Amino acid sequence: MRIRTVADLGAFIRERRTKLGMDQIALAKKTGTSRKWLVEVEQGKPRAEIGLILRTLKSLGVSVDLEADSSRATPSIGNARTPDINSVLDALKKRP
Amino acid sequence: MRIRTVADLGAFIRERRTKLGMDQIALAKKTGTSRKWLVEVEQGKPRAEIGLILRTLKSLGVSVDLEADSSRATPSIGNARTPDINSVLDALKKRP
DNA sequence: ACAACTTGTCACCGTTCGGTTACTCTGGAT
DNA sequence: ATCCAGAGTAACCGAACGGTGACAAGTTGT
Repeated sequence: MRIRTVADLGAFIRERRTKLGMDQIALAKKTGTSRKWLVEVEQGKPRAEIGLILRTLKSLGVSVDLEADSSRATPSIGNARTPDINSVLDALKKRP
Repeated sequence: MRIRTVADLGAFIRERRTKLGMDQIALAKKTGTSRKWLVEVEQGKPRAEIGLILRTLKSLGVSVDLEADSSRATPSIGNARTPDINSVLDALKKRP
């Protein structure tokens, strides 16, 4: 499922949790958070910590995938024929 | 790219940012955060707010996908022949 | 009717957040 | 040798975090 907002995230977590037959206490305990925190996250809390979110998703057996939109693949002046050379050079410069 | 830890997330954001030819100031301004925050996130800050993370990814033209692992599809006593009936009933119960 | 379970909410508390501003340090370019 | 953009770090601050414990409301099963 594509996640766009924290509300999406909360809804997904809740749906996945109930689908696995867990209550909030079970998931919170398994993840190492509090039930209060889970309640707020499922309601779409925007300021929840990313670390706890990732741990929660792991507890639910959910994997997170990030995909770069192809429409914004090549920045500024770059074109399709030299798409990666600058990136490669940057990477090499960063890790000598 | 599959994200498992906050370090993964930070690395991905940094890579995507440089690939787009943006510096930290540009991305922070576009997202509506501070450069300090971006620095910490790219270093893998576990307590960064999920809301700001999502806004940052949007600024980078990155979409977030969550996928439930099939290995953990059926909870407790459920088997392969009645995989979804309890989930369906739960869903119906929750939204009358 | 009753008890058990689940969820949402509350007040309290120590901790940490994220923004601001300013300083250093490195790498490239002139 | 000099200059400068880019990145990392520091101190300060009000605001919000997340955990705990308790309570109310709704439901499910007996």
